[in-house]
Amino acid sequence: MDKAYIPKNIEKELYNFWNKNGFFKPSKRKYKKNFCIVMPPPNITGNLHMGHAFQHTIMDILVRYNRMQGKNTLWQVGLDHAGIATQMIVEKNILKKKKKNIFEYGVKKFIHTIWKWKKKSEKKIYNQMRRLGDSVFWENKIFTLDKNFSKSVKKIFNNLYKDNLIYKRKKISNWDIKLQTVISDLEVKYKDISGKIFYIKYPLLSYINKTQNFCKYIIIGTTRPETLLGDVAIAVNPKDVRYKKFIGEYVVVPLVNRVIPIIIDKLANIDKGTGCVKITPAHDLNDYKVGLRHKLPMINFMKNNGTVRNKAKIYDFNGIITTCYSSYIPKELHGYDRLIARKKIIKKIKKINLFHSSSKHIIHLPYGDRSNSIIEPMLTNQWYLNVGLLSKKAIQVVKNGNISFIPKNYEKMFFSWMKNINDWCISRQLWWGHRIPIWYDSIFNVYVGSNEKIIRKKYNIPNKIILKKENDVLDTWFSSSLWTFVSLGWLENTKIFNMFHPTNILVSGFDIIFFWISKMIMMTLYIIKDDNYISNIPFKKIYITGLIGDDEGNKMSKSKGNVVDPLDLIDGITFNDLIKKRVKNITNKNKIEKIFLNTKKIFPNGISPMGADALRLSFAKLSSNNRYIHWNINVVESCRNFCTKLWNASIFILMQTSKKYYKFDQLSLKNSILDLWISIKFNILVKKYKKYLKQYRFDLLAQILNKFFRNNFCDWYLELSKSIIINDKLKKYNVRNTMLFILESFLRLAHPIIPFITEYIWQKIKKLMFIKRKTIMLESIPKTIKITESLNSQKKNLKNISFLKKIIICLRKMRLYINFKKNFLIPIFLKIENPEIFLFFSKYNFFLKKIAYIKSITILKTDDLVPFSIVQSIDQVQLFIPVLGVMTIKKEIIRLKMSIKKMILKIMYIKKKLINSSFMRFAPIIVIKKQKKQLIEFEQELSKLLQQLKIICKFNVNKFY
RNA sequence: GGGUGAUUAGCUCAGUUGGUAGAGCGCCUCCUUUACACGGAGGAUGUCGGCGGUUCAAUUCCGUCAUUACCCACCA
Repeated sequence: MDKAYIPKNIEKELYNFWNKNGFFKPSKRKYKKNFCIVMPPPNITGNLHMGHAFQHTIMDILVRYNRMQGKNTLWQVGLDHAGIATQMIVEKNILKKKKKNIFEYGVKKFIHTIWKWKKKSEKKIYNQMRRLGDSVFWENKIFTLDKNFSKSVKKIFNNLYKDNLIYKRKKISNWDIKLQTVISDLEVKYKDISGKIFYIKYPLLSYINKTQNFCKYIIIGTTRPETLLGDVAIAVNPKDVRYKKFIGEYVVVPLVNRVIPIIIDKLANIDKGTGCVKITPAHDLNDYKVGLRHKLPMINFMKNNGTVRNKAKIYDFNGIITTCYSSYIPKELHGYDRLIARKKIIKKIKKINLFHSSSKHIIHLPYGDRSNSIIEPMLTNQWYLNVGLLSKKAIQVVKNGNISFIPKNYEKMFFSWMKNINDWCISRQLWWGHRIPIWYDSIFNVYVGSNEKIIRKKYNIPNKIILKKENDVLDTWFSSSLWTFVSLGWLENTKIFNMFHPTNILVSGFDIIFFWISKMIMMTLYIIKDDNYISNIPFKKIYITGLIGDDEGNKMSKSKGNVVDPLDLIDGITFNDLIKKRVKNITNKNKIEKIFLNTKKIFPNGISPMGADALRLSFAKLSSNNRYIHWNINVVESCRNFCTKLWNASIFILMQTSKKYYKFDQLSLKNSILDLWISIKFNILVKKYKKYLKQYRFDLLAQILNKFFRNNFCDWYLELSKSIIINDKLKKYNVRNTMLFILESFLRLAHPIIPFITEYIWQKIKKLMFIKRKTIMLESIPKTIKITESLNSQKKNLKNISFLKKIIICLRKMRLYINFKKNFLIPIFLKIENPEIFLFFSKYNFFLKKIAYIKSITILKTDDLVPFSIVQSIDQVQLFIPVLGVMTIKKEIIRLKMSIKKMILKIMYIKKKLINSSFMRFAPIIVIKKQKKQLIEFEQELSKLLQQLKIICKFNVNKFY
């Protein structure tokens, strides 16, 4: 092994070794148990970010663990075409490079360019996965627009259509003007913007008729005056006394002179605006509902690009064109963007004296999540999936516990959302995606099928009738919702599908529970039935991870310039390169300055290479139940340090065990006090390891592995074993056996989290242990070590070693107090009350001599005179170290007094309890016993402390004062 | 407005079937002893968000308030 741990030198090679040997492949043989995870397919829009790396780590830990448990294991990998996101990013690219928008560029060319983009992205993303160590089944990788995937999508669309679950309807929906597509509610994000509210006078019709003089109005507040072009009613609250008298009357809409009724509806809020609200069903989500309630017509005045039409389109409440109103729109508004039209309208209204006032107002504006443009609710014809029944079934399987969330509290979120779910709008006006498998003839009859040929045959349509394919594509989440079964080969009914579906666990962020997880559950329940026609679930468990933010808790985003690329953590990056990456595409100078300062603060010297193992270990450590994870480089550093420690300890063990005269022999694993101790500790580790894995507590898992290896194995076992190797020639074989054995077992325990370094070291030591198998990946998770000693003697062993540790720690402490140099050998004197401990000392004093640099140990009788010393007592032993010098003594007196004070407080606390009659009456006997025992211990301790103080003070007084 | 979580050491977070609390990082002191300074040894640090209730006992259970984060709804 190289002297220094440099992850770069080992990781890539090991990954190739695993992959080439097919270790990631599931077997086609029948196994007792199967284990499968389907990876949430990353979008092809860009690289994997920290969140991906985090989730992949969790998945790989589970996959590797289960593989090592001897299960037939599959981690399914693939990519998502990500409709809107990809189309946007490529569109932007084309605009930048070719100065053309996509309409100028052309559909065919555009699609071709996206495929090229996909190829590039795929390469990058898959490379990242390899660097992270993802043990995925590469041969089965799949893309959501692959031919087979498309076939499945079409087939499922057909089934849903046949079952009357899919319908097309004109409804109001969120329209993205920039992308010119409908988007779902979930893709709309709200922002608070300071804007204006305008108050406009709507003349009352009855008054006009009477006096020909506009002097009575109803005043309406609106932030979107242009929508008056689509007004069909004014609503007031039934409880609002101010407007009671006007109910049933009519007003005239300014500019278009449309006569519309005043109606009552609970939507009108007495406290908001003027209390009456204009109703524009074609351009407002709430008004749409009011329109349906009151069977009002819908007037659409806006084109899909957000400009004002020349003539309004008028529909009845069912969406059927009517002529109940004039389609007149003032000429001077034609063709203008709705925001410009707004200004023009205000101007004109002022002119005709119908303007009342305006005021500043904070508006909660809807924006497209992707395009970042203001969303206009619009009447459009879209395809919907009826999810009424599907959602109920999905709620059932979670309620039954067939699917469970980890952590559990996400179930509440899931239920409340699923209960209020609307029908799913599955069509999008995009080019990149699955075309909806629908054909129309010239009179808009609808035909469903997977291609035109089949449809003509099926419906017996002659060739002279022209069929036109639906232009819309399906929402990305439609194909994603089929991911678990289609990716496994549902269409072809493959062996793999039959073996591994339903999958075991889905690992995902909470941000896509509604987008994706809920839909997967619904679709799978609908499509997949077992032999008894019982619906199948897509996965048994859902592990929800937190989202990774920067160390202040902000989301990592390119525009904030706080992104950390997982590959940069693995390979390292200089400060300058990091800055370059972070300010790329950012033009605002202040922002650049800010990013620079922030980066300087957190990564003053860039990032040094950490390696994939350290990164993975850090993710495991951070994976608590928290929703937001404050990610910090320090954690990765401490994890890298752990890997280095593992590396160095292995070098030491290799040094010890690759000697010519030594041969590993597992049978001679005889338990000396030390070997027995580490075996017991190891067994505790294994038990906890399994427990935490069962609970999906990877943070605790990482913690106990670290604790065992550092605090037990390195700090005590290896250190103490040195004295055996030096001193006891008979036992050194056993010690070498044990250290090798424990190391090898530990490597297997740690492998799922830190696969590279464990494999590397394992390859080095396997020869020494005569292991012929190829890889640690396919070894088994270690079981507890069989210990022949009785439980009692195990307990005793733990006690003895902990006693030994106490003495050593105490000696070290005293040494520091006295300011002895570390390697200055000191004589110590002991007074021992307990004969058992006396025995212990005579047996194991060589440990002390080596590790605590003791020159000699003299055991005194109770009455023997003691040289001038500072004293410590541990259990039933008094420990004396002879000293000279005033300062030490003074220091020691202060320390002792402090300890005495603390001890007295502790004793008081317990005594108070024991005096309390209620406590004695009601507390369980065990608790009382425990407290009593503790009191005795504390009191003993106190008396010893007092005695020490006495001795020291005496010494102090006699000698110097 | 409806909902869900969080509040524990300077920071990031664990924990307790109720019996005065832990880790990592940071900080202080000492040590370059042949596995390891990406190390070792030792140390300091907390009215466990406030108030009230249940209980012999509350950081833990219940109520309430405060702060904070997020989810859903919301363009008068």
